[in-house]
Amino acid sequence: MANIREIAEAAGVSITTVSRVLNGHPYVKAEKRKKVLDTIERLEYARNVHAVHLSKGFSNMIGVVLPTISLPYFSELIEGIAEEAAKSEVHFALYQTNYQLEKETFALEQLKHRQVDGLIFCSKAMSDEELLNWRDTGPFILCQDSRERLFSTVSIPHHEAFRRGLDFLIEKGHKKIAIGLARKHGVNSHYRLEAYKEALAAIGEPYRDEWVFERSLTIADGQTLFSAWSRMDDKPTAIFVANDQVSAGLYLEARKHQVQIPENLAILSCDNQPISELLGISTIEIKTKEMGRHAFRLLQKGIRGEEAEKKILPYRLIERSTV
Amino acid sequence: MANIREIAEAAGVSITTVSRVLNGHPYVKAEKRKKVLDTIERLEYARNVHAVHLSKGFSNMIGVVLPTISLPYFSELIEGIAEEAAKSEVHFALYQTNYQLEKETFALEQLKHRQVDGLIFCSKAMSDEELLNWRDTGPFILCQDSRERLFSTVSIPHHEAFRRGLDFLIEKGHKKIAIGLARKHGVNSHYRLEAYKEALAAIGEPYRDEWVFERSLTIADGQTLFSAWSRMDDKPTAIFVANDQVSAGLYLEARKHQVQIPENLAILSCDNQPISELLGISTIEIKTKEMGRHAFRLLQKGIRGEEAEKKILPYRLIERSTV
DNA sequence: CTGAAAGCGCTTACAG
DNA sequence: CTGAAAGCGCTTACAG
Repeated sequence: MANIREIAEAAGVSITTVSRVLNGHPYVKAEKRKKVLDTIERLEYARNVHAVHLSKGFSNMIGVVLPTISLPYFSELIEGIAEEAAKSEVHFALYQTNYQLEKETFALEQLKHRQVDGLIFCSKAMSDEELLNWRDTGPFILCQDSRERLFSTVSIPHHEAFRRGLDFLIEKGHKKIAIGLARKHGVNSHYRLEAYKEALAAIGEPYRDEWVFERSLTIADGQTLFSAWSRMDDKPTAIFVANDQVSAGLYLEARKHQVQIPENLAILSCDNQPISELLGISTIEIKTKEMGRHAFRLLQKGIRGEEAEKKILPYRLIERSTV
Repeated sequence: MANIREIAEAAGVSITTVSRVLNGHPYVKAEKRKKVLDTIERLEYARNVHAVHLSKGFSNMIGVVLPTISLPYFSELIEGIAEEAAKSEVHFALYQTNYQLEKETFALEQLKHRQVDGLIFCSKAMSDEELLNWRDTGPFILCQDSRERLFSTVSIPHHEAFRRGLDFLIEKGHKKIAIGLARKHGVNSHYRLEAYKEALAAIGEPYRDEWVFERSLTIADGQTLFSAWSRMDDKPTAIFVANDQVSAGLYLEARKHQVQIPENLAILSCDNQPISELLGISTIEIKTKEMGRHAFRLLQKGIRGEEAEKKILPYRLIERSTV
């Protein structure tokens, strides 16, 4: 593989001049520019990016940290990031964590080693406090609703949105409401639980631990949730779950067992993925792809050294036929 | 940020020695090693990967080329690749192409620039002939069943597997069989169409263009497919589609319109994603994650300069209730 | 408009 | 076991 020196020699100019045409700088005589370009073409020269990165001090590559790629919510988020990244010609590496702390630490370490210019946390297990220790390592942003003002974040107002869903169920006459959370200790789950307790208090219902389901993420989790529900003596009349995969599993399993929806059981979820539309499941829409786009832009700002910023995205309740 | 020279000075050794402990080389006196390690810790030193890459000539990063991330088939494939990559401590960048040729070319260009050490094509629009021109650019492998022997590939035997599905429908008494292909000109689609024509010939049925549906990839495509089917005067009694998203859309839409499955319409698909199990859709299982793992290993071999290899994975017909 | 030279931060023969 | 020095392939003040 030819390098810049060989191109310079072959074209009869200096290395500096080659570098200038490579970077589209002005102040190169048209004739020389052409000669360099021709030589590059003829020798099939391709710039070695590692040398460029070392010289420039950055790599135009960011890291995306997420628990798993195979949940529609996350793949949609990535699509948004990818679209925006492509426009700016930046690459991204994926760090799949399964919510393991050491995997998240690994990603931060990569940031420290300058493997990436910045990090987008789609969701994380690490506490805000701990993440704060990494602040000087390099720029990163969260796709979560964090109250820590030093973090740049993009998200919907989780507390408010979840409360909206609960109030909707209450308006429809439900008092016995169960919820399904993605994780026990997640930040979003924390806000959702808060909203849940408030809503119960507002209608004078007691809080019951057994009506809070955890680890509800996948279709299979939705099926499990149905089994749990059907085994209960005192059954909730409505279940509000974290995403459309869970509600799809729950809904289809319920129908399989001749449970009438919404008469015997009302179902509400979040995200508005295609499957919820197909099954007619009521849900709270989140513009996930849009969120990905904003995440990328926010990170770019961080990389440029701008101050932390909180971007709040809208959400919308979509009534279909399961409530 | 400290660099290796500062560490050397602070520890009172040479740069070479620091590099040796960084790379775990033997022949460093324990005492010096400790001193270096302590200094690294104290100064929070992190090696600049760009310098390492430039020096070593590779980056331990591969590129994954795929049309979209948000189809379960592809996200599962990525999970397999990611698992294996993590073990070898290699990173990967995602190149999302939407089957646009220029995006695929872009990925190959990155390979040329040494941005990545190798490329995995999960699916591609580029013809084998054209891709062949890029052979000297660097190592890459395909997750497709290519007859070009110079390419390393990992896949199921598409022709055979699709034929197996068709024969299964025929055994069940179907003669009027339609198929849904992911793309018109894909390699897999090509093999599937071949198998389709053979199967029809075997039972003396004519080939009809209007019974070959294209661009069948998503749940929404499955819904569209149902509309097309229900508008037909002469209806096929069975449809064999490219993946479980399509069959799910088709199946649910059919049920919504009171079409009895499989009495009025039999449905068969490929992949065996969770949704097919949930809905009881008969399908041909592909171990997609396994395929991702093999893909990574095959690429590693290519990077080490080993010869092209074709890895054939097993498939399995899973009978459920839609045929 | 152009080029010689220093610098980015590592690795690795080579000599001891 | 250890270190001085060359080299990886670029970019970018600086001087002209």
